[in-house]
Amino acid sequence: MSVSRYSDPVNTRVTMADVAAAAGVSTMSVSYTYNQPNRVSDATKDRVHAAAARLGYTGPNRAARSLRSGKHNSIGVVLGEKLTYAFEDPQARRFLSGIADACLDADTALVMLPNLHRDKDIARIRDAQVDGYVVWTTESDDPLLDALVDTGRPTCIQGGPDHPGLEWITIDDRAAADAVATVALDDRTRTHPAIVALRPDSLRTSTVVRGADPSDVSMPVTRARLDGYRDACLRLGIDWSTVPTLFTTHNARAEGARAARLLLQDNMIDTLLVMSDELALGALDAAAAFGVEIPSRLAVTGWDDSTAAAAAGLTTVAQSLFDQGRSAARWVLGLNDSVDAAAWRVEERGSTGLETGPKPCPT
Amino acid sequence: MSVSRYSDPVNTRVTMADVAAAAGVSTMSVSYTYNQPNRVSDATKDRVHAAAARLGYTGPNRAARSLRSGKHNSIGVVLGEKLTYAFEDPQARRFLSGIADACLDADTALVMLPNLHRDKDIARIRDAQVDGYVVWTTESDDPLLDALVDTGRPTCIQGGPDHPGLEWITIDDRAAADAVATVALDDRTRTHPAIVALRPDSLRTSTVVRGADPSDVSMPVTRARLDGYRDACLRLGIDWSTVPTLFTTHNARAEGARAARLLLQDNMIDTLLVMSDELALGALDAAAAFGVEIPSRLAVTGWDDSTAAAAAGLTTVAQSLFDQGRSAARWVLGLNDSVDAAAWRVEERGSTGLETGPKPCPT
DNA sequence: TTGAAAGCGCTACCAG
DNA sequence: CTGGTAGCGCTTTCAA
Repeated sequence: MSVSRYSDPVNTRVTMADVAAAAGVSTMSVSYTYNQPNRVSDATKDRVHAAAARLGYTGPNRAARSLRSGKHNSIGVVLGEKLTYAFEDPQARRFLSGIADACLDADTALVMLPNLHRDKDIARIRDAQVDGYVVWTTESDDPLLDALVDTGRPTCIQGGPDHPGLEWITIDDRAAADAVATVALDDRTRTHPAIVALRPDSLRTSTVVRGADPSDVSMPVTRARLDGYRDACLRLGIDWSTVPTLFTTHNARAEGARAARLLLQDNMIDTLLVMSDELALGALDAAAAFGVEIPSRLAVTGWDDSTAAAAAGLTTVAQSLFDQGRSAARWVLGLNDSVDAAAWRVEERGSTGLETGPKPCPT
Repeated sequence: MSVSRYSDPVNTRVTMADVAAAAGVSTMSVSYTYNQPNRVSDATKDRVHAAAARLGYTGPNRAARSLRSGKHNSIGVVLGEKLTYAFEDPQARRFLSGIADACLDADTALVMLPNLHRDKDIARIRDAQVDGYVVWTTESDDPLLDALVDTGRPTCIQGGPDHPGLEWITIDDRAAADAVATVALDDRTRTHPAIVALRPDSLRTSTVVRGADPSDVSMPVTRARLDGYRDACLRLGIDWSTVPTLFTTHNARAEGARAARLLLQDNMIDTLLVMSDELALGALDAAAAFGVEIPSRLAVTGWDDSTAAAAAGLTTVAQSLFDQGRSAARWVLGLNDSVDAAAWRVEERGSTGLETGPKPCPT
């Protein structure tokens, strides 16, 4: 169980020049054999491969190749949190899966780059040996954005913001929020909504605001959804200044339950418009614990269309973050000329219906 | 929304030599300023920093640094599946989180390297610009292992196998399996166990075997757990040759339910020893659907001590994969001299008790 | 504490 | 189709 941490490399370093000498050709022929095989005669290729096999040469050194060519064969994924968070958040995971899928096609490595908004994070991201970046949604005023523009490398941001010089991919969050809220409020059958919002910036305690002003929110995703919920309220004649919005601290089921417990202290509330399925499922948990009937007494909407949401009968906004991740990465890798428009739809289920409630625990 | 894919770098490349010229010092003084600041006088440092700021120099080019020094400031994580799987599997995620945590401490980048067991995967992993590897458990005969030894880079494998020249970290799976099985069989109160095993190698259809021979299984984790379950059976006088083992195709709740449905066709079965919580929760689902009472009619054990397992009252083996990931990565990074021994314990809960069943749906 | 020289291993460029 | 030359940007080595 004990291995020396400083074992010397078993193979002395074999270089292209060594292979060239052994094969009796020039270094360039070896380089071409690996990089532009079409340019090289079969005879030469065979000699090179034979010599390489004999010497244990495993191909061009990547660092040297990167230095000379400026290419890295890898893509950076910037996550606006500790990586531990990225690996736990279901939506981030789907997005990452999509990126990974694109990388597999392109034989590209995937470098994870957390962005905790410290200077050193920006430096590390800027200096990373990658050919481009896919960024998980961040704030409009993130100084990282300018740093990414300066790199001159193709960059695509999921969810925005729409920063000059950078590409982005998102659904029309505002329209989708309006649509799902309209389904829940069901042409004024319900008139007292409350909103459970994703955390803005680095909020560490949850806060409730009535008549929240979306333009105060710097996370573009949260802002657009809030705008959409408000659009629906205004259109349906609901006084926005009375509508409470609770900003959560993180995207987790227990946090959603906590939020719902708080908001449901107001007995008038008949609708919860929730910005993620995780949070919404927590809200359903809390409603069940309080004996609040869904949907007759309370309607709940989520966002993401997770498996659990479908199982729980939760009305939600469906968007494929896998597709968005894949599309963003493929554009960065130059496999697509443009990022595909991201589609969405409202999945209408029991949690906003008038008859059947959601099954509380599917088996 | 349209950005040129080929925007030229805004900043013309600024080199160390440029900064040195502007500061009126040698290139080496610039290099020392960034890499060994203690060696440089404050006056020189100030001049260098001023010149760097003036020219927009952001620090040494990483590719050149890697080529010259042979160091990369990054760590490779080898996952024995498509990355999409790694991001979805709860256990793999916890392990990744631990690695990410160690990387954060060490200011090290994290490179994800899928291993689909094709030649090109081995080549990519071997050639990756990383200083060492953390490997998610793989098969004993994986050719990757020799390739990793050849790199001469520190490598630590979670769950084994124990390959000469490579470090590994794991719990004593065999002892833990023995212990949890002993709890379930409860001194011969129950006498007809069946086993739900993690998939070995690249099995694509689930198969049932009676008296399975652990030494036929190439995944060291699965083998050790099977060994442990058998140890318990032999000690308690249960005829191993009659004990069915079902090898699943993947680690998912629905697959666990499917496995349980199959195994419970034999009415004698009174115990399910399951190698993951995901699968075990599926088994509980199936039992509930059949009206099979837990634990009076059927005992179930899991593995991993997930949150869901605790909520469902599932007896399980607790091990911290986060800690294992962190410990493995810290050793690879040279922050620890040895990998910490990984601890485990049996969490005894209602699913193996004699009185209370698990709560089917916690809120 | 500072500097000059050399070259890490490779590929762009140009020539044949 | 093949090859010579030059040099990517930096750090190691040695010297002062």
